[in-house]
Amino acid sequence: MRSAAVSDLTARARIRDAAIRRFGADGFAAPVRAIAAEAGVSPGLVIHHFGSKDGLRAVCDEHVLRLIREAETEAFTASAPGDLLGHLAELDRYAPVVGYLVQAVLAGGDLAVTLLERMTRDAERYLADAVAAGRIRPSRDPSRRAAFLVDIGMGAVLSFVRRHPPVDGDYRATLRAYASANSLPALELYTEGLLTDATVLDAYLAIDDPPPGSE
Amino acid sequence: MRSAAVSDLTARARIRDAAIRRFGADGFAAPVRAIAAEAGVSPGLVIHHFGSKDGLRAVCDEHVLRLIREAETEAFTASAPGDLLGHLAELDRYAPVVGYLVQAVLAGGDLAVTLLERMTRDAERYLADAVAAGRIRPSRDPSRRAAFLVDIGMGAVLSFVRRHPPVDGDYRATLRAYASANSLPALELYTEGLLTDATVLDAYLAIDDPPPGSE
DNA sequence: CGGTCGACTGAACAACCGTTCAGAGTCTCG
DNA sequence: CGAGACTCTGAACGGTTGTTCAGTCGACCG
Repeated sequence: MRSAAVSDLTARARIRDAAIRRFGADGFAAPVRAIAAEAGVSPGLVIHHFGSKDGLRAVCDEHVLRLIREAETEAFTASAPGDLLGHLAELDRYAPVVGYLVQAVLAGGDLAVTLLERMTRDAERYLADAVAAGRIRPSRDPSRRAAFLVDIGMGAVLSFVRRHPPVDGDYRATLRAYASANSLPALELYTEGLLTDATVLDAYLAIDDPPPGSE
Repeated sequence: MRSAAVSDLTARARIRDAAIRRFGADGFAAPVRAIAAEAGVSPGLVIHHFGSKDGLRAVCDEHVLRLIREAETEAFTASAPGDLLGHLAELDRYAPVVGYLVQAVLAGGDLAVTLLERMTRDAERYLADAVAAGRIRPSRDPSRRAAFLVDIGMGAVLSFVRRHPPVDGDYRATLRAYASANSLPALELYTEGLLTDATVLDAYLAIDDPPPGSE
């Protein structure tokens, strides 16, 4: 009985996956009708299952977050700080997830904050371990450094996506190009720095000396 | 005769400025009616002057680009690469422009590409001068390094804005907080790097040796 | 078999959007 | 003064959106 013309999943799961795909490709302004069409169902059924478009969005957020957690535990290889996206992109299975996350940060909102905070927390732990192991230099403010590295890592992806938009919402080629173009400059910056001397840093430390531990 | 209840500018200019303000605060999905209300005119007049919402958007793009050019020539103090936004934020006059640019990169499109390319070109020239002056280390691929530095500089602002959203579209406080939080980590990274040795970079150079000059 | 419940459809509704348009007001110039 | 060319209004139109709802279908159960 090959009745499953579209997929073997539940209609609910099919709608959820279609929504993640369309949200990731077109942003969260993607119409409910387009999601319904991609899932092969009627617009009414989407509301029937998820209550509203926001409800669908919430379920997608949770599902994506769960997928990330799985991916992290599945392959917890020590990756570079802020390289969560690049890591995910390696597995083609997670391509829609990457698109969804990029759109989430572009759009703002709770998922964006949650995601950035989670990445910062992970980066802080990773950096502390690497500092203890002697692979990474200590920082005068490890917490702020972790947040900064996550911001530039995630932000670089956003800017790169703007320069080289993915075709049809497929982020795999875009992220491969990202890695190809930015690996060398990133490694140069991370190992050699940018400036030839420490005059600017020393000047900053001199004027901003007093308040290092405040919130 | 203090009849100018809203402003002394032309209605056309008032609409343009209101659009830049609302686009910068709410994104380009801001309704024409909201822009018209803020400018103190009717929705029909907006179309009458600019043909369409896209026409208004195009005029705003040009105007913002012209403002940037003015700001550059007005104070062409050698700023850090990719620090165009921070530089603009210093002058409160340019606060709406900063919001508009952030929204432009978030939304994508022609202005985003134009802006990123312009910043990259400026950064490349600035870096070349600084390298010649011995202030900045040379790179194995100066062009890619310039693009990368712009991407992380602009991207860090985007991520930071997502973590600390501006209230009512006023980016001044947000960007001040950005400078306050990220100056130390950025200076650390730029002067000292991140890694303690060059093993990762050397490994990358070893395997990726052949194609350095391809597009 | 009759009945109930959930999945599901698709037409319809209300809200909002960009845009149109007929007309009112105002200014200029012959 | 009067004709024309402006700016400007605000109601209205068509399109798209999220959502509702009456009703169909099929599976399960007593």
